[in-house]
Amino acid sequence: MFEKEQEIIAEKIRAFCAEKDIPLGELKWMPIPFSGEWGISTSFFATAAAEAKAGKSKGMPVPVRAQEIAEAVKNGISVLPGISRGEAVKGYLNLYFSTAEVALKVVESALSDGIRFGAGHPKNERVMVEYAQPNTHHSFHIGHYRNTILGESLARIVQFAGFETIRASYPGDIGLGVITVLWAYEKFYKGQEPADIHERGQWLLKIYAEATNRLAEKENETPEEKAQREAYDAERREMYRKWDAGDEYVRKLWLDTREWSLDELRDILHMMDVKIDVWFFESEVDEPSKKIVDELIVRGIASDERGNGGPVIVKIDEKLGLAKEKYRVAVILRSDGTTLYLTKDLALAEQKFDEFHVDRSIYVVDNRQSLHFQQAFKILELWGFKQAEKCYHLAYGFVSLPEGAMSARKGRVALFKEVYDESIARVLATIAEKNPSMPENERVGVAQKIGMGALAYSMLSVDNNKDMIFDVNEALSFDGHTGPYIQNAVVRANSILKKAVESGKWKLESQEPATYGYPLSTHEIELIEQMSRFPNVVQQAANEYRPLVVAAYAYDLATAFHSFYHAVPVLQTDDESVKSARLRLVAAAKQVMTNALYLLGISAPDVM
RNA sequence: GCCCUCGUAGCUCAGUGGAUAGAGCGUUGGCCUCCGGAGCCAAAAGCAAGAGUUCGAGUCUCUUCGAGGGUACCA
Repeated sequence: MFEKEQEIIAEKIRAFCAEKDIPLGELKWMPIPFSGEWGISTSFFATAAAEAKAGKSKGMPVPVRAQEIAEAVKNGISVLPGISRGEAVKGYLNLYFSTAEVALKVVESALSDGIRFGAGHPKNERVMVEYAQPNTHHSFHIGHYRNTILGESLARIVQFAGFETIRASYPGDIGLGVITVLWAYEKFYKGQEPADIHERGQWLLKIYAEATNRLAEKENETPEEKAQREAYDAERREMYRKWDAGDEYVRKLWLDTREWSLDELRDILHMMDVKIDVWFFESEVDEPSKKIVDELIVRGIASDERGNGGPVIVKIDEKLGLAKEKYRVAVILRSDGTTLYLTKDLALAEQKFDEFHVDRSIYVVDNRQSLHFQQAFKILELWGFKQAEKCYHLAYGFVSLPEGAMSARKGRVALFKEVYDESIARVLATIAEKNPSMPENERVGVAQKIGMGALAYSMLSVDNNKDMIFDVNEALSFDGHTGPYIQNAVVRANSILKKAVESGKWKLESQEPATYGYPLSTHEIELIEQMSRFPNVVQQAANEYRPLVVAAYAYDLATAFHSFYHAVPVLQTDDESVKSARLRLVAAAKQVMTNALYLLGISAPDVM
């Protein structure tokens, strides 16, 4: 928030150093730690080291010389805008803000910018974020949830930072897994589907698990069992062939059952407040991707080995002249001429850039597919697709359970809907215990916000590249480093403001900006300091594609608020001008916390 | 074999090359007839090992050890 001031000060320092013939290095600004006060700091170690290298140090140790420079600069620059005093400590130049001025600026801009406080300037760049890619004919589990909340949070952050943002979903609606469900449904369960959207989605998953067991080779199987299994498999492959040939019956069966999965997916996205702009389906890039393969063969980039019963491959390492294996050999068309996941991603990339004119394309996909994307992007590059360098795979660690990896076949899956229902139940129990006066008709709405807040925060407060073990009891904890902790800070702020309004003497909109000339407590300074960080936090998170940065910040901000709340009286203050200033601070803090939570896909209720 | 992640407190995780490595859970102790105790204040406890680069390394490079994932027709 203080870029202008920093730049003016930096300019003064540069002028001073130029005059004194000091080879000033880059000026990096940091907050001052341990001060209890408030300001910015920069060090002169790099400058002192540069002098030493140039032989100008006269044998003086770098830290000592850095301190000498810091003192010289401190004495050499006179009055600075918004700075009350300066000091030179251990090679650092610390500049302390005039608290009244900065407090006013931070609080008033948070109040006047409102839900836009912290937003970045337009970047004139269009970014597509692809996430929410569950396979159809399968139910949405907690791993899909991590993907979706990560992608949604990233999309919100990038958009808020100033990029035009397109949200894309890419469900896997075809492949052997899908056909397996289709086959089993048709053969054993036709017409038996439950009516409820979620029950029906989960029912498809049960069919899938059962079918894969039927088709799996067992130990010590009898000749009859073996024959049965092979007959089943032949039926399944025949169904895949018919799908590929456009058989009307199979296609209709496929579309009907696919719709059941999409019904469930859309409902979950609605629960998460996710609005997808563009839907891509694997089945729709199937044909276009075959054309790309043809072109790659013609251009000599791919080798067609179908003549010898082999597939179409790209020897990526060989094409790049790499001695060590890195990108390896990629199969881009099966020997029977059908496409693979990789094939379809080539066509999808082309579509994203050519049809939607995006400048950058981010793929939120788990890290087990890192090689897949390295191969896809390299093949695009070999093909001459310039935007290949604008494709970025945002890998995240996969989610497993305390009992081990999730497995539909073993029936070991944490379904999103079940976790969601459990979260509602737990919040309702907590409300009954802690806030029994809450009217019954408000409880479910509040429980949804708190339950989802806990779940979202538990996912986003772990860095995306880390694998994660999903423990329901930890994810649905409401104490400590959690979403509800932050939501509770908003609720407390809201409670103060509501009481102020109810007193009839105060109204946010009709108040003049307050003055902060009274001695601010360290809690107020810390809170305002945290609020002022928000715009930079947004930019950092967007640049690094890391919602975690916002998640960590939101917690720090809430902690500052809770401490303030506990230690500093607001409504109990006798001095009317101090009370007014603190009420505006509370309103501003509530706004910043709300904005930060929004970027995490979390909304805060007024009461909880 | 090769490639990619990762290793920080008993557990789960933060930590722009910069000053005294921070949280939560758990453990222990405190919180006044005071705006909501889903809270606040405090205590104990830690960078896998070794070299290197640097004025300065949890952070960058290399080696070793350990964990997970990937590695030609699944997605």
